[in-house]
Amino acid sequence: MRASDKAYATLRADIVEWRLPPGTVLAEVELSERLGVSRTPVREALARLSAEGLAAPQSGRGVVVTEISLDHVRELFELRSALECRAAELAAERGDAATFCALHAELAAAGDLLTDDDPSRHSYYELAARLDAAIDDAVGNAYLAQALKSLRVHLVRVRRLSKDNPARLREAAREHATIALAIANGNAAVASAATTVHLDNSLHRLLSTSH
Amino acid sequence: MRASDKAYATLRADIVEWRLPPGTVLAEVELSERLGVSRTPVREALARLSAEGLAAPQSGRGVVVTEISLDHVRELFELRSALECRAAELAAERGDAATFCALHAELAAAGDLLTDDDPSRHSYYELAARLDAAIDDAVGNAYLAQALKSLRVHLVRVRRLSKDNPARLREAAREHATIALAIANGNAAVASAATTVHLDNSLHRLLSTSH
DNA sequence: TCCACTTGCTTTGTATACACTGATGGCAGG
DNA sequence: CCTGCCATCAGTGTATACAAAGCAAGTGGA
Repeated sequence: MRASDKAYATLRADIVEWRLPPGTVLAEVELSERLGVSRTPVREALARLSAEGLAAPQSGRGVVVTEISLDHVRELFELRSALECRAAELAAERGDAATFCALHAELAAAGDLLTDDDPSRHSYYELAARLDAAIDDAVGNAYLAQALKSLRVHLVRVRRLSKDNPARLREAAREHATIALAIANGNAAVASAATTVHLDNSLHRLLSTSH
Repeated sequence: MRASDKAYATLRADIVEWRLPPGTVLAEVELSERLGVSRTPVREALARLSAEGLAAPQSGRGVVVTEISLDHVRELFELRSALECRAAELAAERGDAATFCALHAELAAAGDLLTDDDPSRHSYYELAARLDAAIDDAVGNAYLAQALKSLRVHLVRVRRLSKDNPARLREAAREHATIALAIANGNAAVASAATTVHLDNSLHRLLSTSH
């Protein structure tokens, strides 16, 4: 792996995991020393982070980690709704019924995943990511997939804003199951509507439990 | 202006204007000589172009200008539809009626702009860009605006695929006027529907007149 | 005491040298 | 004649040195 990739991956993880909180100054020399690479790959990593919107150059002080307020979350979910609703519609029109039937079954049984003591909820988030991937694949649109991918970076970061309790996640799993079923049935209108409902619930969950 | 900005602006313009056609190899040393800067700012410019999707790194050969086929155009318009329909809805809910009334009047009279001999149709495209900017402003969503901005780069590039005759542009202007009116009236459903119609027509225009 | 100028330092922006990787062409062996 | 290996090389990846710009602090004068 290239040094610039390593620097990028490290910094990106540090930002989305809130180890580097918003406002942190990302100085090139300091980072190059801490990461054990020279300034050149660090610069490349910072440029990529700036392009993604995780960091932003500030006059004179170098680049800093971008803020993420509740207003940002609302804006983020507005974009998310536009993209995911359309993606769900297109997946319903083009997707393979068997694939989404299987995902529906898994999601319907996801309550079990959340009873055992997995503090990071890894198994649930992995399943949700599989549904996202299946939708992306069914849609078969590289530009839409790219837009969703760059959006999800920010969503992972937002996730750390709120504490997710098991009851909420079970509710979310049921909503995901509804979406998967609508896609399996080839019903675009329902898929879009279910996505709208899910995102609205998710946003309110987030806003009510964040500090 | 920084050397890297200059290199980026030059290369980006060269790509969207088709002076650098798809498949062109963007070698760092050759570009640094041609643009009169060193390899470092050229690398930065190439990284930005790759992030935008105008170029893509290819194993061994460096980065090349990305292809743009009719299938890509269809995918692009799918994403465009998702973003612009939602943007039109939100603008209808939040926008200032007077602003869009004025734009509607200008667009309704845009037929006159297209009768005089402006071969590049600059005045019309400038007006359409003003409508886009007004919508972005009314929506007030930085993430949605960013997504639309990165989309429009590709759309400008696609525009060169087809030859735009005055009759088509007058038709497009009427469609734009309809959208502006719906937003001015605060009618989100109509704004979204008019956008859908406009984009469908635009896509078919493009596909039928391209070589 | 306050304002302005200067000086020095910190930090980024650019250039260049070197190392390493992947591709390509030729040559030898089968 | 075909195939596989090796050498060469083009080109990127990284490091470091140097230049320029911005900011802050300190000092001098009013």
